[in-house]
Amino acid sequence: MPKEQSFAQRLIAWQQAAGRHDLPWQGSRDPYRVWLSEIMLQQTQVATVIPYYQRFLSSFPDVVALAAAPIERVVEHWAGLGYYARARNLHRCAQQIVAQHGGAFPRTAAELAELPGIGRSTAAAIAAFSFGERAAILDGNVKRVLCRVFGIAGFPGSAPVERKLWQLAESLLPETGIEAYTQGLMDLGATLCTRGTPHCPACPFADACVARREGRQKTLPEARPRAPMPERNATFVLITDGQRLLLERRPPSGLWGGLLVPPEGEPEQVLAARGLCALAQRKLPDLKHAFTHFRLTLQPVLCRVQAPPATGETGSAWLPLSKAAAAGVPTPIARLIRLVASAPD
DNA sequence: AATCCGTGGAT
DNA sequence: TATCCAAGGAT
Repeated sequence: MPKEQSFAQRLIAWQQAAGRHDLPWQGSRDPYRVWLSEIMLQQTQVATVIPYYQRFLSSFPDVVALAAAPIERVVEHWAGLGYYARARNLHRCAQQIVAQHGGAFPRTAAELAELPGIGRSTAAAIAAFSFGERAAILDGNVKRVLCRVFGIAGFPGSAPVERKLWQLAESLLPETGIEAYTQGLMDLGATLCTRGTPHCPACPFADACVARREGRQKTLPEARPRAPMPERNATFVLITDGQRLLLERRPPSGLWGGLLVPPEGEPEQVLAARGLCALAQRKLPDLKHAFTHFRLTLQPVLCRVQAPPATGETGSAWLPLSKAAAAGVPTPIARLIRLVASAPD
């Protein structure tokens, strides 16, 4: 880096002139809002988060309200956003803050990082934006920017490269202006130093960037080593009495943890295990869904049964077909439910 | 330390 | 259509 101006000073100047200043969670140092936005933004793009953030905030305006809410209601607000462990950790975190910290967020990154769902990078972001602490973040944007500007080789997700990147990130921190600096790293990665075709002419590091000088923007950062994507199949039994659909809550950990889903398995066994008898049954079209590590083909079977006697079972619910898709179900299940609701029998 | 965990946008 | 991966953390 040429030394007329440090990395941090250039970045801060660029952020103030060309960065983002009007996102819904900006303009407030309220740690609750900062925290909520940071958790939602983990592995999730800004445009996807915005409507979730606004709905969530209006239902749970502060950490006390969130802590007091039932987990089922929290999961409902999260449904569709993915990585549902974030919702469970968010709720646990709120309860810990109320029970162990008197309802006030810890004010240091080190303390924040001990809370559920808050790792090193998220803790640093919350501490920087809410309390002005001089702490380094290292998210996907920062990794991409640093790998390009400084010409860091190797897959940034590997342990040795990640160690190097953390060290570099710490060494670049400014003495003052941590808020604009941290926001600048995120903004640069999200708006200029993008994955496919970075807008190098507008970049404050255009003259110094190793990747640009060597024409390596396409190969830095290095890609994750390939792993073949496994394929899985699963039969889901959509059991209806004509008006309502049977949904059951998944165990708290694992795929779709804590969400409502139709029973999975062979229709005969599924019905028998629940003391139900099919009046009619037909296969619905397969539905394909891609996860991070595998592809799933959902093979739905629609079963018509007689209206069952009401039971007060928790973890199991008969919901009106018209409302089930919005009741806290994962996205492909919501698609199935909408299909059935629009074309019954 | 490698693996698991969702979804949608971009290319 | 296929692939990558985004304001990562927990195990």
